[in-house]
Amino acid sequence: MKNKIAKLIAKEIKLSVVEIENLIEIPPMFEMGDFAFPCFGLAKSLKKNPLIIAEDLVKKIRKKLPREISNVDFKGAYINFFIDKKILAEDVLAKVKKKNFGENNLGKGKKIVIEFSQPNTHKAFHVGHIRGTSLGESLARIFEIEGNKVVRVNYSGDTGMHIAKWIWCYRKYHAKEKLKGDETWIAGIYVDAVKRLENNENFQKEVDEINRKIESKKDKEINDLWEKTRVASIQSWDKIYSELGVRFDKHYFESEFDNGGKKVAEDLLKKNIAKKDDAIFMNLKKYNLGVWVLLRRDGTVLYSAKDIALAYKKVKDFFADRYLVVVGDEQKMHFEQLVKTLELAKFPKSKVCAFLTFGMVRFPEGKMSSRNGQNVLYSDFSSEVFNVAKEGLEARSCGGKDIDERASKIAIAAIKYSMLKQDPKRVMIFDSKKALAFEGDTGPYLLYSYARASSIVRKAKSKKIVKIIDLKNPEIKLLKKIDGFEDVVARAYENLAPNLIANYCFELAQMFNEFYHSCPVLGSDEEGFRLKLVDAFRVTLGKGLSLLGIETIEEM
RNA sequence: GCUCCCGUAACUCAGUCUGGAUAGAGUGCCAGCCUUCUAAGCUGGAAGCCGCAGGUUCAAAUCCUGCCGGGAGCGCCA
Repeated sequence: MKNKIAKLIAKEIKLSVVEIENLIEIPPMFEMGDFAFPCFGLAKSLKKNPLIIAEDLVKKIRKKLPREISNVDFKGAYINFFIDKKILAEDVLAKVKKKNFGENNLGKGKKIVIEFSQPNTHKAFHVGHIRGTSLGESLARIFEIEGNKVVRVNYSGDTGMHIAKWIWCYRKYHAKEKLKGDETWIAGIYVDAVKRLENNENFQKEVDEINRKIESKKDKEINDLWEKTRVASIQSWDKIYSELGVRFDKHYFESEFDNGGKKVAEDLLKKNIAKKDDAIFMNLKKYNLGVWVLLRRDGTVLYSAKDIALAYKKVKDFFADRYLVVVGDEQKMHFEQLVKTLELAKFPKSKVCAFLTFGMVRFPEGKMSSRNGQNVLYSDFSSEVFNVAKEGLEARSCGGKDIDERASKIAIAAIKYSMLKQDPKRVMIFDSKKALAFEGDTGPYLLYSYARASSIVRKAKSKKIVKIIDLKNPEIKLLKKIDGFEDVVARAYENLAPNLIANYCFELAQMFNEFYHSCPVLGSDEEGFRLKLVDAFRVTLGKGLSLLGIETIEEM
């Protein structure tokens, strides 16, 4: 539509169709029209008042209107175009019906490896992980709808000091407790370890001893305990990922990269890319990236070197066109150092390795911390949200056999939507009270809107003739919003921004609810058309939500 | 000290990439709407030096510079 308007204008002025298309905007008020072209920019070259230019152009254009455009007018220096709403309605309904609705094929034939979530064993899976996981999964789905072949990859720290602390504390104070694949329990031991270590320096020596034993793998009992607790941690994630609707094609662990990381570091040193004083490091000061240490002075390997090894491994396992890592903001510099090092090492895929950082999740009062247990664990949070959802259903007498299943989907929608609606790079304030509210700009509101639409479609008895008599404003607004779906998907794809889709879904649902209140469907003269419109809304919202990794329900 | 991110209504955020018409939502607050398709809904209202100061421009929340405030990071944690 925009293109047609641009062509129309191009006949009258010197700008190209593409230039005009970029200038065309959507008027702020409904009554002003559907598209607008500002004439300010023409004032200089034409040496005329832009208001006069607008008036003149309208006179010329008015004579040549194509059938899609019902009227053209000017207001100030703006030329406003009114499109034919019946044609718009027909176009939108036809478009939504197509299987490939929403797809722009921007990633056709390309393969992309996306790494996200990255919880550590022996530690909490907290709301920060929920943000990263929701974000990664949503991006993966956006890549998929645009035609990419997507490989989802996870990477977990299963070695290092935090694990030594955990094992130390377990053996010393919790040995009688049975090992459990329970996130809350596992995180609790770690918090206890930190607390006990705070007041006693001798304890740290015991921990160091255990750390050496873990690394050397010579102590059978420690090995055994490490292996078992590691597995327990990993198992605790199965439940989380299945609830969140995420599955990974490959899960890498840090312990796999001890040797590879060492080798990579030594190799870089041999090639004179890395340097050595007491440690082996990359000097990246030239690039304003400081110094990046790869191996400690005692020769043990750091996560920097392991990340390089991981990059090679990913390419070996999955030869792709693009590699993306989704990580917390605090690791930004680390990944800049990684990408620069890969480039200097002539890593073949360095140019297509990128990372996306997301902001921390904080309490209104300040920072969260896994060390002292001042954070919100996934399992605690999700069961709390689940209970609120279930109570809500019961209060509205929406009981029934599958109440738990519906409550669970509502809870997940609430959690994921709240994580995705905000710009990823911004710090997120996590207010537990607000997280449990289901009204307004929330996941449950979206599911509710969807369920309402489904209910209408379900209740429709016989097929009525689709006849567009006269379109009311709420109908037009809804149609235009649906019409904009694929543009939003494209923008979300290009900017790695699921929040754009989340915001779109909310606005879409708002428009549907306005329509719902002012335009009766069943039994009305326009039943045929309105049913189609309701269904088009359902399809669009359903697709949008699925791009966010949110499942819909047919009934609340 | 240096680098990066943020600062928009009481609170949480859109809008900033790509400058345009009267700066928008949600929550909370006030006033209405359930004998009609699900009230987790809808309608209306109050509420803004868009952090501050300059600059560019016909036009700045949006671009540039400086400052202030908050957050994150900056050599052997991940």
